[in-house]
Parts: sequence; C-alpha cells; structure tokens
Amino acid sequence: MPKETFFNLPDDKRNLIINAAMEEFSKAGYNTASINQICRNSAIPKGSFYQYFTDKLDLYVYIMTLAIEEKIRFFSAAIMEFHNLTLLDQFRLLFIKGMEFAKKHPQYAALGEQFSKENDGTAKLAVITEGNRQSETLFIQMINNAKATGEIDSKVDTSALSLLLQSLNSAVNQYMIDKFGDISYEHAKEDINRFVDSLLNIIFNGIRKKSN
Amino acid sequence: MPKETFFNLPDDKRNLIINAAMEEFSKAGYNTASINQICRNSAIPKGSFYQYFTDKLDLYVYIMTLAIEEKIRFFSAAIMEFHNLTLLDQFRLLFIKGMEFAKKHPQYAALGEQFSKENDGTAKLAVITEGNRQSETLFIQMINNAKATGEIDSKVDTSALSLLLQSLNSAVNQYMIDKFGDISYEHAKEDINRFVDSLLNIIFNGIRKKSN
DNA sequence: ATATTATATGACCACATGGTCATATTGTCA
DNA sequence: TGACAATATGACCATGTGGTCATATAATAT
Repeated sequence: MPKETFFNLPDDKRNLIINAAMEEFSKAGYNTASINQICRNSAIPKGSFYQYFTDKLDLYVYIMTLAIEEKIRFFSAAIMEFHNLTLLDQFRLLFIKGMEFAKKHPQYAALGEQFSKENDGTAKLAVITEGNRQSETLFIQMINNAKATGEIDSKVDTSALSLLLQSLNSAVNQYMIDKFGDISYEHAKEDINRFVDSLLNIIFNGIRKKSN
Repeated sequence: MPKETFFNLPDDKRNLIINAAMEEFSKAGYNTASINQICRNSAIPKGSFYQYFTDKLDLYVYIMTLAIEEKIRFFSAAIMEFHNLTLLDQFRLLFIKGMEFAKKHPQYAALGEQFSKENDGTAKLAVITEGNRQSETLFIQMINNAKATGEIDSKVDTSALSLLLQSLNSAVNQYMIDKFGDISYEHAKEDINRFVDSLLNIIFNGIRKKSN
C-alpha cells in the first residue's frame, strides 16, 4: 500500500500520478514499465515518488487493485439481477457488460489485458493475493445453477465449459480493444450485439446440423 | 537473418547459442530478454555475438522462425489426412496434436505462448511478416469445408466459430504448459483425451438441454 | 521565535542494457 | 614464409534502470 504521505496529497496531484502510472503499466508490463517515465509524465521528482511508494511493486499492486475494484463495481449491478435471467441472458449480459466496460474504461481494460500477459511471477502473485480471483468461480456458479434448474444438460463438463467461457471472454475483450480502440461504441453496437449472439448461439445449440 | 559467419560455425557451438536464446526468449519477452544473458549461457563473448547477428531483433526473428517451422512440420502430417476425417475428428486431431507438440517440444511451445503475449510491436511485426499467419485461415477453411459438405449448420457464424476455436486452442495450450509442465504426458493422456472430448462435445452439440 | 516534524528535491549509486571497435588470433592461399 | 582475409574477443560507450540520501523547504506546535 502507498504511504500515508501519498494519500495526504491534494487530489489533483494524486490523480496525476495515478493516471501516469496507469498509462505506463497499461502499455508496458511490469518489468518494462519505467518509474522514471512515470515521474516525468506526472512531473514529480524521483525522490518524491519514493516518499509516496515503497517500491515499484507497491505502485503496481495499488494501480491494479484500483482497476479490479472499478471492474467489480461496474459488474456488480449486472450480477445482482442474474436470478431473474436465463443462463443465455446471463451470458449475454456478461459479454455485453464486458464490452461496455472496455469501451467506457479503455485504460482499465488495457491494464487487465496487460496483466493477463504479465511475465513477472512476483508481480503477478502480489496482485492476485490482493484482489481475489472471481471470474472463474462466477462462471462455475452460473453453470452449476443452470444445471440444477435443468436449463442446460447436466452431462456438460463444467470445467470444460468454464475454460471455454473464460478464454472466449478474454478473446472478445482483446478483440474489442484492438478493433474498436477509436471507433465509437454506439456506432458499432449493432455489429457487436450480433457477434455476441453468434457466439452464444454456438455454445447453446452447437454447430452440428440438426437432422430435421 | 543471421550472418554467414553464424552458419559457418561448428554445429555444437551454433546449437548452444540457439538453445540459450530459446531459453531466454521463452521466459522473458523481447524487451526483457537479455543478450548478455544469452552470451553468458552459451559462453560466447559479446563481440562474437554481433559477428553472428546484426541485432537483437535479428536473433529474435530467427529463433521464432525456427519454432514456427518446427510446429508446421509437426502438424503437416496430421493436416494431410484431413480429407478422410469428419470435422469433429479434424478438431480432435488438431487439439491432440497441439498438446503432443507442447509435451514433446515444451521449449517451442513456450516460445509460441511468449510470442502471443509480446508487447513490442516492432518485434511482433518482424516475426509475422516472416512466418505467415496460418492457424486462422486453417480454421476458416475447415469450417467452410464442413459447411459445404453439410456437416455443420451453414447458419453458424464462421468468424465467431473461428475466434472461439482459436482462443480455445491457445487456452488449452497454456493450460497444458502450466499444469503438465513436469508430469509425464503418458500418465495424463486419458485425462487429456476426456477433456478434449468434453470441449468438442460442447461445441458440436451445444449445452442446451435437449427437449426429449 | 524556536524546536520539531512532515515533505520536497535532485544529485548520486551500483548495475544492466544493446551495441561498437580496435586489436589479437586463426585460416587460407601463394 | 609472407600476405590477406575471416573470425574471435573483451574493454568500452552512452543510456537507462530501480533505489538512496543528505539537504532544503514548508507546516505545525510551543
């Protein structure tokens, strides 16, 4: 955690530092990201930086935690209404929300993508023990629930489906970040919805030609 | 491409350099990977290195090209017998081969995984223009072919299914590298086959409970 | 006004990086 | 043997890194 001095800073200055750090970590990975660069971009001297944070790792974990918290906050509303929805609609909501998140907070989304690529074991571990794993358990809960209600076939392998959904989720996010980086979301909204429906259609109905 | 001097080297020495470079690039990413480290591990002086390669990038592209070529060689036999197989069996073969490849050549597989995470745009581009994109077009060919033969529903969205398969493929590879890094493949073979079948079953039949 | 505490600051450190280059060594022809 | 090219080598360079620290400044309390 950052030192008290950091939180005593005026909001402007604190946010400047946070933004510069997010910028850096969202495009560089833990080892390649540079503290000098962050200092330069937020116009604070090197010495001050180490008055605010103990470490590079300290900063990294803090920034990642902010992103994770924001994502959870963003999704929590959607998850609250899950019990009224079919599994298909739950998935649809999750995918659409994911894309909206990437569009609304590209910085946070980029941070998440960068984190999923992170090579430095220490950095990765430090973040994971801080903000706990949730997406995997969320998928598994949803699947088990839908099996119980008989909505999906109970013979479907839960962990296989979970892996499939997770990898699909991150692929779609990456796809969004790459392709719609600067295109207006509103403009592409219909295309995106169609694409999500195509994906979900495959997962729910399979690709095999129906016999009749 | 490496300079002529490099190819004039005795095989032992050349392979030593190649192995050290693979080791480094498979665990570090282009920017973080260190030429000094590669020199140290292959016991060649810095000056000699630059007698063999013009650049860090030169080495990187060369190593990645080797890995790509090996992977193509490994898969080409399987792809040759595709026309005798149903799409399901084609996919199964592809997944199983992918896992066998990761097990037989963990170094190459790790290199590929590392490359898919690469941040440095220049490095990524240099490799892509060298060894051409094939997996995406392969999937699309397979899908279109199966649609033509009526094996899968022609209403299935080709690009959605292709994205799904690609992301699944890399997820499975990553899963393999992480989990079975040191466990014997033979020992886990049955589990792996079961898992692959579970995944393919979902994709072919969907997860929705059949009405009868 | 004085003493005490909290910040701000940038020169500085040891180390690592990718890359160069003058020189030494070896190999190959005549 | 001598001449010429190919190769080997490590000291060296500029630059960047994460991190430190003595000192300067500001804020607060007595």
